[in-house]
Amino acid sequence: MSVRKSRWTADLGHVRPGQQTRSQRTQAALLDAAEELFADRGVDATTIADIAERAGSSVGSFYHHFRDKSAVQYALFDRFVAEAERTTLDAIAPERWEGASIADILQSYVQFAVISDREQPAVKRAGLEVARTDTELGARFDKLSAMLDQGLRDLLIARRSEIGHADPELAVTYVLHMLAAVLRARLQYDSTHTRYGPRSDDDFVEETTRAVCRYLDVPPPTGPPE
Amino acid sequence: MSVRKSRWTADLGHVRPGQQTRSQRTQAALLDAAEELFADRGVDATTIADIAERAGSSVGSFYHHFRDKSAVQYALFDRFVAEAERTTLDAIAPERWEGASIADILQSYVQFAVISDREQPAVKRAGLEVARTDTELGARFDKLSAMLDQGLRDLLIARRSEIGHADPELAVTYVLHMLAAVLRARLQYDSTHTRYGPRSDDDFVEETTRAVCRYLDVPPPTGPPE
DNA sequence: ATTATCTATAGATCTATAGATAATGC
DNA sequence: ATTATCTATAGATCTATAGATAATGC
Repeated sequence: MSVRKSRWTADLGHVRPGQQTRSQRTQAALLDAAEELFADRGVDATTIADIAERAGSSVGSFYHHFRDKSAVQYALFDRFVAEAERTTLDAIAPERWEGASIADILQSYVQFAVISDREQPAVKRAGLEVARTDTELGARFDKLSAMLDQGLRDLLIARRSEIGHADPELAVTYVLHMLAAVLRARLQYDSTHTRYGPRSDDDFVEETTRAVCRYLDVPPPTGPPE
Repeated sequence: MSVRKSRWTADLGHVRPGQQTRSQRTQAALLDAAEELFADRGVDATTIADIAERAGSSVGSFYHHFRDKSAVQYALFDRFVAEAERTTLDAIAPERWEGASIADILQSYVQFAVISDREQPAVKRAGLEVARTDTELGARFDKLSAMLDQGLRDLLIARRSEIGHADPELAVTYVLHMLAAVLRARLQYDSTHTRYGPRSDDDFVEETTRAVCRYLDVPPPTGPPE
């Protein structure tokens, strides 16, 4: 007995698999348009007509590709999570960090996060915006965060003897919380209002690294960021 | 020549000044209901009917008091900003901190922020939620942030000789950014998903204080938080 | 022949008002 | 007499579909 397949690939995403080249182009255009609009105005303030118009498509075509607005959210999230998982798994691979000190690891991480935010700000902001509203996507986002969190945690804990803090586990927990917070704040503030953080990215990376190193009481990174 | 007054007090708030005791009760109930709903589901997902129902009132009555949904946002923001300005001005008064070290000031600030978040989480979260969507309210929120920022900055800069950092101004800027970020993150994470920050408020206050003190290279607070 | 796209629009949802009824306090 | 409240509903907005037309590739 075979389960009857609906016209939609998976039941969660509700995205129609395109069978023509033209179809895939349109679908990609719709996704890109939605991503930008979600990041700019938020999901609720974006109508299907907005998305279709910006993509140079039509409402009817939108519904040919996606079951409804939430289907685009899921699809966007898929793109986002897939990419993020790949880079995260790569980044936290222990082999990658043999011989590296805590300071080296943290500096590289902050630097990487800042650079990727600069390159594709809409992607991550749309991700955050979308995860904020939907419970299920929020859970998925949490899972991704947990993976990154655990990976970094392992890297740091493996070097616990370097740490000058009475409770190294707590210290590592705090560092991870702090990094997530300041990186997120910088991404969001930047997009909306002018704020009062360090103006240049270089200053931000340097001071963030300094802050966590001093907190953990580990020596600063050997060299400046490459 | 006198300007013709509309039935609405100010043109921005669009709130009708109640003239009966009953009226003021209803208006307060509507505000409270809106505050909770905004904090929970967000502004867009909240309908006028939702607000009226939770307040034990009616749609018609809502429109008797407020011109539209944005009027409630402005009114809520007024309550929020008025309260926040008072406590902020009080908190950053230089007289208050004579003889206090940098560590004392920062510890008290973090502690105060955490406690007030615990007491009225809906207030601040609704404030953040509302400021996020509306440009004008965002600007007003920024002004409040700037006041707090400047006040704390002055307090810290006045003690710059304590600071062990090559660029004390930059260091203070970073500390303020960091505090805003970690406090906000804790407030928001707490409300949504379980996260990976320090579990207890006491740990959070202690580690945050430790982090900024070590970063600035100033001695830790003299005593534990009262 | 099949798949993709478009225009037009029905249906659902929410906002905001009109008009009738009830409560207040001078 | 004035102010506040309620119910019912018109009007606006957005979602999602139907049905007709155009493009694709076997």
